[in-house]
Amino acid sequence: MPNDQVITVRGEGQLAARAGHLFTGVNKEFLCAATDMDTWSQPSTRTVIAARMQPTIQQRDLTVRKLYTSAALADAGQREQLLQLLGIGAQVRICEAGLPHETIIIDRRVMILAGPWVQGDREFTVTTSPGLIGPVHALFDATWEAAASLADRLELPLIGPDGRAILRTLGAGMTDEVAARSMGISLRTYRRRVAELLRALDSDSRFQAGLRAGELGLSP
Amino acid sequence: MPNDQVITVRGEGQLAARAGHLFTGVNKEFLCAATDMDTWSQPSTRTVIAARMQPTIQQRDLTVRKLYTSAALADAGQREQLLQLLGIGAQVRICEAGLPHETIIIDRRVMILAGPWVQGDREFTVTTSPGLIGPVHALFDATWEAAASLADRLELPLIGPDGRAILRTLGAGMTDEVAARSMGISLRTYRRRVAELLRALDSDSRFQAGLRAGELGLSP
DNA sequence: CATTCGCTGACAGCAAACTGCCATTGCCCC
DNA sequence: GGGGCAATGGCAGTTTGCTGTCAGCGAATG
Repeated sequence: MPNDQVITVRGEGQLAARAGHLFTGVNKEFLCAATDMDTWSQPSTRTVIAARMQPTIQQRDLTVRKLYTSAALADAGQREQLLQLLGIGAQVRICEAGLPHETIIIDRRVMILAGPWVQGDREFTVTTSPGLIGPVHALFDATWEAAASLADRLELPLIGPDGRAILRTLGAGMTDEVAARSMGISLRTYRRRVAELLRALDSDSRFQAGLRAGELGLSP
Repeated sequence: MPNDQVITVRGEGQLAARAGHLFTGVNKEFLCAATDMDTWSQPSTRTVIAARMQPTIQQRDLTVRKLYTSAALADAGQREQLLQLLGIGAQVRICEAGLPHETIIIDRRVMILAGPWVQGDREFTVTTSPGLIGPVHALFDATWEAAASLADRLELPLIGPDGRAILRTLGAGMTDEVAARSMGISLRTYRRRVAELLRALDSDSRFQAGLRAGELGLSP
């Protein structure tokens, strides 16, 4: 029962020095999970990695899957970066739960786990042990499957706080008349709002709209 | 940069011998992710572990979270075991994606990762490295959040294959008349089916039913 | 064979939802 | 002030959805 290959390095400098070559070796699959895209203290690190990877991702059948939380959508700059990622062929998904620590898996053979920030630096744990990587990869897959694709998430801000109120009344099963009165608007206007909502959700019927709203997690 | 504490053992016997004491030390939190409950080749292992843990879970404020795939619901015997788990205070959730390898995290201090089966035995990777456990714990959390609670999953088998067909037509936004014709049944019968579906989904309106169906993932 | 039961379908009536049209209101800009 | 402009509400008419009732059909049961 040998100690598997697990090394711990402190700071991005050491990571680049001791594991930088692993990024260039990416061959088939590159997985990454993090809260948002603002994870490298030195901007150069990002650009260097991106520059190294870009030729690879386009030539071969490389799969790049990036998983972020909705925090990545809050900032306009990061949205821009996300779209760039999509542009170069990466898959991006957004999950609701938190992903506090950065996790990177390359070709199922190398895994890099980032620890919490300590004095402006992070500790990185790098391993090539299949026994460690397999289960983590499985967990990543499960989270990935449950997460919404970025494209879906970018579509739905069409529904303003006004539409949300309509959604609530509809979700509560109210009659149009009751709902309109509870919102203090006329029946006609309420139905206009509903019609707008249906259009926004690209639906032909109320059931369909409800289904889509439920799928997109617009209920709470 | 020290080698963190990572050991690899082969077979449940060795695991029990070298890491068995860690199970009794569980204090605040016990996480477990696996495809189904049939993960121990020796039935005794399960009962031993359960016996060791049961007193703990009830006395202190111990959190036990078990994450399985829907495979665990297919077998009647496993459903029974799941209900027992609920009975002793464990939280159980079901996720749609696959969770091929068993993953156990205890108190955020010990992590046990199971590898694939090889000749009736598995290789277990046991570690106490925070750098490894933290990120995996985060991934577990994310998967957990996205998964449906077992209680929800046990409720909804009310909808038979017949109801699914109705769901599809409704989800497609068809008019009742079109849907009825496409299914080769009369308008009256179709509406009867819809009414049954609404009752099954405990809904007052079609929108509400759609919303619930969407939330429960009944769309595909 | 007769009866009962469950499911289906047709008809009818009603409630709810959808839409077009127009008058009104409030607001911004010229 | 006057002229758009957008949002709202009222009205009317149509469509769609909902349900009760009853007759027909077939299978199971006696």
